[in-house]
Amino acid sequence: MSEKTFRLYDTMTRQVKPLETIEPGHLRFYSCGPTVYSYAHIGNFRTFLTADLVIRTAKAIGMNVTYVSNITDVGHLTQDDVADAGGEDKMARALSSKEGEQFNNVWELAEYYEDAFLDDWARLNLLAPQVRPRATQHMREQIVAAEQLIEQGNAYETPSGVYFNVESFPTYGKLSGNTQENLKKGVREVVLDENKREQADFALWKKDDKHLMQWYSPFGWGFPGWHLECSVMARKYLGDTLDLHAGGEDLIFPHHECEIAQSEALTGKPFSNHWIHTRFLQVNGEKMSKSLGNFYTVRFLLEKGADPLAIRYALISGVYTKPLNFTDQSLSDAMGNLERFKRSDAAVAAGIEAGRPGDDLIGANLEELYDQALDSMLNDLNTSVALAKALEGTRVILRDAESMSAASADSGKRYLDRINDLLGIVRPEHDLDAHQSHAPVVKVDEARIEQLIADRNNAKKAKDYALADQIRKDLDAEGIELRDTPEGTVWVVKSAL
RNA sequence: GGUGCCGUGCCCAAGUGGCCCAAGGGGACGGUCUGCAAAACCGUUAUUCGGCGGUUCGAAUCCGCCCGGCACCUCCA
Repeated sequence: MSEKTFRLYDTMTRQVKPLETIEPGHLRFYSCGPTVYSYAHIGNFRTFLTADLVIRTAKAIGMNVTYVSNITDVGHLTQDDVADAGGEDKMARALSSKEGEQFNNVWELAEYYEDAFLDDWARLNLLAPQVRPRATQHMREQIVAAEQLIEQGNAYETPSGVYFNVESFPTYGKLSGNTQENLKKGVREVVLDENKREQADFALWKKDDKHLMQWYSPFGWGFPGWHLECSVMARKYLGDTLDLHAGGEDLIFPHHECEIAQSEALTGKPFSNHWIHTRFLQVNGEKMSKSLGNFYTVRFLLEKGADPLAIRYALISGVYTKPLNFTDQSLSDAMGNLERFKRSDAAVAAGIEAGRPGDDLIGANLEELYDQALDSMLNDLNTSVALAKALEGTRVILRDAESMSAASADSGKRYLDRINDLLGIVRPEHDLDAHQSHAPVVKVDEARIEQLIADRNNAKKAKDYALADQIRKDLDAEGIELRDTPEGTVWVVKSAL
């Protein structure tokens, strides 16, 4: 454990403060995962990337991290309360949608989107959590929690379900800066449920014997409320009090507020000592939504030819505490920067291979840049500065690339290894079974291109530059770019972005 | 109505009281290299931080008001 301090903004106290752990050097961390009713979009991943960077930074200063991130596969309602009998949760609604027709049942749908999610997760170099619990696999714990809350007088049963009584938890609203008074005033004119004592009361269990996913409980057939799963699973795997809890900004209220109420009512202890929330990602300056047609998924961008690490780079290029605007331009900027890391990586590999004698000319400089990058991350995850420092390191390496000594190359490799551990932007870290569903859309005939390159080189030898340039121009129009290098002419597929 | 957030160069985006006449990336322009390009490398590109007041020896940074944008208030990462 080093003497470095990891400072993060805390939503509860509204200030940047050191991240303290109950057990010295061991971070217990819970991050709310996705509801697997559809493909996750890049905004979801921005939030998961924040959690990922917390872990990488904590590890970089020698902390152990126990990281739990759930999969919500039941109970996430499209509306908290519904008057009509057709009230569905997100999973059920997805099944009855057009995309849902391909699935035999809601369980298959959940499994499909969970697999897709985990695939995207790995492509974006997100670290795997120690535990990835599912709501459907913690039914007993949720039912027990609901029963206990009733016994303690924090919850009550009605004909439609079991509800948490927010009046029994006076500090309800403290995370979002609300008071119960204000919340009462702010409640929208939604359908009123006569059975609830307060409209702000939220469901722990919904009774519904028609629901596609239902379990038997002391309250009859039904399913758990969305907020309960996180309380139960966080406690099971991390204990009564977490060191850190993370999620997207929309979860501050009501989700995390409700988690706090349930958990603290159950244990009598603080639920989490530190809360972080990632601001929303905008796309082309607008909120991402299906109706605006800017609902970007990882696989959509991959099909357009984006490198998954460039998506990662673009998503972490702004600090998590501010909204970030994701644009085609920011993605292509990221692709260019990613290239620099890849070239640096290739350069140091070549330098080590070549084994040139000489002093290490870059090690000290790189060491300093790494320290600056790490310090930036420790300062409330300042990814913008950390990436700037990391990039400066590639300049140091590439400047020296031509005649790099083996000693310099060793330093370069060490630098890139550490930068990759910290930011995950140099190399893919997961072995992916390469089912090539994400191949770029540009189809290429390699033999033909090689032939055209040969023709062009002959034209160049004959000093027929008009023909040579025409060949290059024609290929460029097809999306193939030629580059003359000391090792000969190479071609690359230009990005469709 | 309640609760929060943001406004920095042509674009993206750090910086939140002196180290800032403001990182980094893109773009543009100039240079090296090249048959010419591309790529790469080198350099230039904000006396200024939405507006107006105020606090201070000192403000992009703190306070007030105004203008503009966004989020949450029981669907959302």
